[in-house]
Amino acid sequence: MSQSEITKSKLISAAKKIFSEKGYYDTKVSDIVKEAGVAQGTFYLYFKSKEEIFKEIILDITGNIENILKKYEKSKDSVEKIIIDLKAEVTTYLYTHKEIARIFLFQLFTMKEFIDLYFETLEKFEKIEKSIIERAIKEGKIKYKNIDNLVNILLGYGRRLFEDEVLLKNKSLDEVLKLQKEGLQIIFKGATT
Amino acid sequence: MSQSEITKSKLISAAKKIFSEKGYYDTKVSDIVKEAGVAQGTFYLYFKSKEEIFKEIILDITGNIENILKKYEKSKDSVEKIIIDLKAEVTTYLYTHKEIARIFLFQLFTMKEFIDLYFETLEKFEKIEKSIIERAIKEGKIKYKNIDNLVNILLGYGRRLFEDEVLLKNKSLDEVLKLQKEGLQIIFKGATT
Amino acid sequence: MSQSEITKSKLISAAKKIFSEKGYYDTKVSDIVKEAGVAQGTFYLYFKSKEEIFKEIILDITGNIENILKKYEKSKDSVEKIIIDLKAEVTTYLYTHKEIARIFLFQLFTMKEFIDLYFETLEKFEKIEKSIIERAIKEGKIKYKNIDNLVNILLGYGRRLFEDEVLLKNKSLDEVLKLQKEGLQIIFKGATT
Amino acid sequence: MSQSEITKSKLISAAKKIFSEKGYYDTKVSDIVKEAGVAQGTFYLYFKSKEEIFKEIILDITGNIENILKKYEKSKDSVEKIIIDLKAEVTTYLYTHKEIARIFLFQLFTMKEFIDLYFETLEKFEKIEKSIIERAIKEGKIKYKNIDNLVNILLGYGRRLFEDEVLLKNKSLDEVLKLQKEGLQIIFKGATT
DNA sequence: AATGAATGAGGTTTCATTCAT
DNA sequence: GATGAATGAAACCTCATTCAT
Repeated sequence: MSQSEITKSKLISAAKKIFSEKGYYDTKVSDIVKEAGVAQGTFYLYFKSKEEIFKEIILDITGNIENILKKYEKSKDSVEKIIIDLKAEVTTYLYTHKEIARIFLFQLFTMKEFIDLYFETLEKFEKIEKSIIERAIKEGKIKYKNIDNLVNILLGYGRRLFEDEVLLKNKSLDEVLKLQKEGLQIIFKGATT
Repeated sequence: MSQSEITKSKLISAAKKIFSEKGYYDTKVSDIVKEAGVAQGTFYLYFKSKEEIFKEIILDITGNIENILKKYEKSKDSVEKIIIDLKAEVTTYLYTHKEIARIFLFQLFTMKEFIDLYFETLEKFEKIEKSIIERAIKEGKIKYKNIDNLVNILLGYGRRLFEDEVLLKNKSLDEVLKLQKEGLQIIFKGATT
Repeated sequence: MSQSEITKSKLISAAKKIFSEKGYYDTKVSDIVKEAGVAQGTFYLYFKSKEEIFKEIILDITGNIENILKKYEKSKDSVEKIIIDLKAEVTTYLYTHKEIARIFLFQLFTMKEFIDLYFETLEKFEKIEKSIIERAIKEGKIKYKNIDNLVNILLGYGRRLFEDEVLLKNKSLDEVLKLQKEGLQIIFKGATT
Repeated sequence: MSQSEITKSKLISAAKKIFSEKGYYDTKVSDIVKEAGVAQGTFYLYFKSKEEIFKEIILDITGNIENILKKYEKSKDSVEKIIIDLKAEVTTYLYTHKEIARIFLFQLFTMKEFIDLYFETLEKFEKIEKSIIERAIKEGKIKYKNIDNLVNILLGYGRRLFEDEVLLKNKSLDEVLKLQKEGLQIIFKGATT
C-alpha cells in the first residue's frame, strides 16, 4: 500500500469506529482525525466532506452484502438451504464487523438522503431473495404465494435477530446462527404447508 | 384548553411533523417554532431543550403502544387471535399517526442517548408478547419452545411490514392489515406444527 | 401601608436578598418576583427596569449611611470619640443589614455607571470625615497634616474590617465593634504623636 | 513566540483591557475577539469559555502579587522597612498594570464564583504579612498584639490608597509611593508605642 | 392593580471547512 | 502530502421587557 492508501484506510477505519459508537451527527471530523492520528486538514485531502466519507462507508457495506447475496442467486440447492446459508453468511459478515452493522442498522436514517439509500439497499436484498423464492414456488416447493410478504418476514426477522441477540445480548456467533436456522425453519414450515 | 395547553400542543404537533420529515438532528428549534407560529423564546417556556421535546414525544408514542398491548394481556381468546388483533391495532395506530411511526422507526436509535430507550421500549413489547405466548405453550397450542426467537420473528415482521408496505409503498390500511394477518398465520402455522 | 406600598416593599426586600446572594447580573427579574410572590409583569408596574430597582436600593443604602454621618458632623466631642462612635454606628447598620452591606461592598462595581456612584458615595463619607478631622487639626489635636491620607487609612480599614471579620469570619457585633475601636485608636495614636 | 502563543497573548491582552473597562458581565466574547483582531471561533481554540479566560487572568495577577510578597518573607530588615518596601513594590506592579488592578479591585468579587477566590487570595497576602509582623512582635518591636487587626489596617489602607489616589485622582507613581510610605509610618507609630 | 404568556434581540458556543506554511 | 491554526455561519438558549386579559 502506498502512503496515500495507508492514510486513507486509517481514516476509513477510524470513521467506522466512531460513527458506530457515536452516530453520524455526534461524530466530529476532529474525532475521526484524532483516532486516525492525522491532522485535521489531512481529512480533506481524501474526502470532500464528512457526508462523503459516510457515504463511502455505507456503499462499501451494502456492496459487500450484495456480493454475498449474489453468490447464492444461481445456486441449485433447496430454497430452505439457500436462504439459511445465505443468511448465515450475511450474519457472520455483520457479526465480524459489528461497528459496520451498527452503522447500517442504526445510522443509515440520520439523513433524509440516506433513508432512500436504505430502502434501495433493502430492495436489492429483496429482489435476490424473491428470485430465489419464485423458483421454489414454480417448483411447488412453497405454497404461500405472496412472495413480498414472505420476504418481509425473512428480512424483518434478520434485522431483529441481529439487533436483539447480537447487539443487545451479545450472544456468540454459533448461538446466533443456530437460532437463526431454527427461526427460518419455523417460517418455512409455515410457508410450505 | 387553556392558552398554555394550546401553545404547547401546537409545538408538539409541529415538532412531530418536522422530526418525522427531517430527522432529529436536521430539525432546528427555529423550524419547529416557525411551523407552530410562535416566537423562538416561547419554545423554551414549554421545553427545556430540543432533546426534551423529543423525549416527551417518544414517551408518548411508546406509552400509547404499551397501553394497546396491555389491553390484550389478559384476553381469553386464542393466541393467534390475540396476536393478530393486537398487531392490527398497533398497526392502525401507527398508520393514522404516520409521522409518529417514522420517528419511532427511524429516529429513535440515531442517537446514543436514545438507543437505550429504544431497546427498553422493545423489551416492554417483547415482555407482553412473551407472556401471551407462554400461556399458549402451556396449553399445548404452540409447539416451538423458544419464545424469544418466536417473538423476534413477530416483532421483526411487524417493523418490516410497516416500513415496506406503509411507508414505502403507501398501501391502504385494509391491504396492510390483510397482509399482516396472512403473515402472522404463516408464522403460527410453522410454530404450531 | 396601601396595597401598592406593600407590593413595592415586597419587591425591594426580595431584590435585596437576591442581589446580595447572587450579585447583580446573576439575579434575574424572575428570581425577584418569585421571591416576592408576585407575577412577572407586576415588577414593571413598580420599576422601569432591573437597573432601576438596583439603583433605588443603592441610593437608599448610601442615603442611610450619609444620614448617620451627618448626625456627627456638628458634634462637640473629641475627634477620636466622634470617629469611633460614628464608625460604630455605620458598622452596626451594615451588620444588621448584611445583605445590604454585601451589595454595597461587592455589587456596586458591576456596572460602569455604578462605579461612579461608588466613588461619589465614598467622597461624601470622606468629606464628612475630613471636616471633622480638619477641626481637630486646627485645635492642635492631630499632628499629621495630610488629611486625605489619614481619611484613606480610616475608610480602608472600615471596609476591610467588615469584609474580614463580619462577612468572612462571622464574628459577633460586639467583637467587631471592640476590634474597630482598638484599630481606630492605633491609627489615632500614630496620627497624634 | 509561536503563532499560537502570539494569538493567545493577543486574546489575553484584549481581554484584560475590555474586562477592566466594562467589567466581566458587560464584556462580550465578541468584544474581545474584535479587540484582538481574530475571528470569534478562534477564541474557543484557546479558552473553553469566557469564565476560563477571566480565571486565567486573575490567577496570573494573584500569582504575581504573591511572588512579590514571598520575596520579602525571609528579609532581615526592620518590619517597617519590609512592609514599606513590599507595599511599594506591589503598588508599583499594579500602577504599571492599571487595567489588571481594576479587574482585581472591582471585578473579582462581583460574581458568586469568584468571591471565594477573592477571599482566598487576600488570605494568602494576610498570611505573609502576618508572619512578618509576628517576628517583629517577638522581637519587641511592635507593641500591639492583635496581628489580624493590624494586618486589616494595612491591607485596607493599601486598597483604598490605590483606589483613591491612583484610579480616581490619577496621581503620579512617586506621589502615591510617598503617600503610602507616610501612611504606613503613621500606622506603625501608633502600633509601636 | 395584577397576571403570566409571549416576544425577540442578543449572547455563547460548536464545528465543518479553508488556507498559509 | 501533511499540517494545524483560523474562520465564520449557524445553532441553541436566556431573559428583560411587553401586552392582552
